[in-house]
Amino acid sequence: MSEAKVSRAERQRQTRERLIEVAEQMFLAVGYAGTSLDKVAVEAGFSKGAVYSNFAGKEELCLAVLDTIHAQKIRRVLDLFSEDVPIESRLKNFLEWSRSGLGEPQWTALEVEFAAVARHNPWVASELVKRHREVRRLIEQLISSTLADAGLETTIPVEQVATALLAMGAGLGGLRALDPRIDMDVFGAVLTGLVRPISSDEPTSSDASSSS
Amino acid sequence: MSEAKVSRAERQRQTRERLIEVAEQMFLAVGYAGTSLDKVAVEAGFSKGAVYSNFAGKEELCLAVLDTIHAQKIRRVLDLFSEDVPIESRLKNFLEWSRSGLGEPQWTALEVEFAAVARHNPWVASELVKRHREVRRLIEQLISSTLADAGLETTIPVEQVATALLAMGAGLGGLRALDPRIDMDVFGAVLTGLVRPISSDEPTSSDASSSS
DNA sequence: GTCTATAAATCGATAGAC
DNA sequence: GTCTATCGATTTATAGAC
Repeated sequence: MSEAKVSRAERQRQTRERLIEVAEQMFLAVGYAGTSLDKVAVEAGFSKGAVYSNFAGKEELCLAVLDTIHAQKIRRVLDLFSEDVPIESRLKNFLEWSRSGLGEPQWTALEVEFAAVARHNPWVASELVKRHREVRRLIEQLISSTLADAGLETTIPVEQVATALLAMGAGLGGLRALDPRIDMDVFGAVLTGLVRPISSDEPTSSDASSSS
Repeated sequence: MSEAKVSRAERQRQTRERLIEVAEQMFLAVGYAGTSLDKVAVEAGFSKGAVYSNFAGKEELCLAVLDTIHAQKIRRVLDLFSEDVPIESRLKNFLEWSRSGLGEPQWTALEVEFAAVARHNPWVASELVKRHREVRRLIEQLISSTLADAGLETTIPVEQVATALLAMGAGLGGLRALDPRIDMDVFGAVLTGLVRPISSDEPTSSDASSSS
């Protein structure tokens, strides 16, 4: 009985999942404009009608694809900053992962290409903005808490560091999509360069204007 | 006689220039995919045939548009770092300009969208890479020479600073194309955060491994 | 909910007249 | 070199059968 009952809602959930899965591969491989809904449907073993039964259109499908990717990335980042990991290793592991897994060129390229498309659809644009702000806040929290635990501080406000990392991640990925020789270590180098040990002489009340 | 003679090559040069001019407006306004060659031609006062008489196709037209924009940007930057400007003001003026004029969202959005398109055309991709490398080298030279003159140095290799600024400029512009509330001061803040006064005690021969 | 068939529109690119 | 006319190919989206 249980196997027969899942044939109702579960069946469609699988269809939707399969479509997203195939769409993700194609969007990443040939970009947003280069992907047609018909090919996605056929490759997934369905027809175009199935796509329109599960998504309002191409933009909503891509939005769903990006959501699954975002969920994966966020899960990975949260793992890297998990309490199971020694405090000293968290930042190091994250930077190592950022070299390859974070700013995958294909993903970043899709992200920015779709952002360009979304400019003409206010609803999609607002959805993207919502997601970007959430991600930025997450980065912000992870940075500030991790640095504090490690006895470090940023040389500029942490909000700006978060924005900088987000922008640089997108930019580096976009550049590398064209030029494989891009130095991805820049991401970690900049973050490292914006960090310093907490100086205990700064907040000591008296002298505030020492250098320059 | 002089006015009649320019009717040969000069006439076509004006056509080409006018097409680029209109194409630039449209590409920036509605993006690469959203711009049709027919509309460009009509808006410029010609027909589509004129476009194909002057450009090999849509991609070459966009490449020409990007080249004129790049030329403008580079000219502006060189002015900002000109010898006519006091050394202390150069970086400050550049950072002020970077807040608005450097990473215009429309331009950046076009740049990244076209980069996504160029992934499928090896020749266009190589042309873009060529341009990016030139720009990166220019940034690199300007930073290193300007900082040296001002008694400053970067906390990470200047090559990485140049790559970071290029990537962050693209990323920030792309983000702002969607979200106008993006803090563009981040660009200057990061650059400032990666700079420090030249420390005369570092290169003093003896101790090389002090911290961590 | 999925499929088939088709509508409807667009656009890049080309050929030939002038 | 520019214009007119058109090809050809694609794609999004919809309507109706099952």
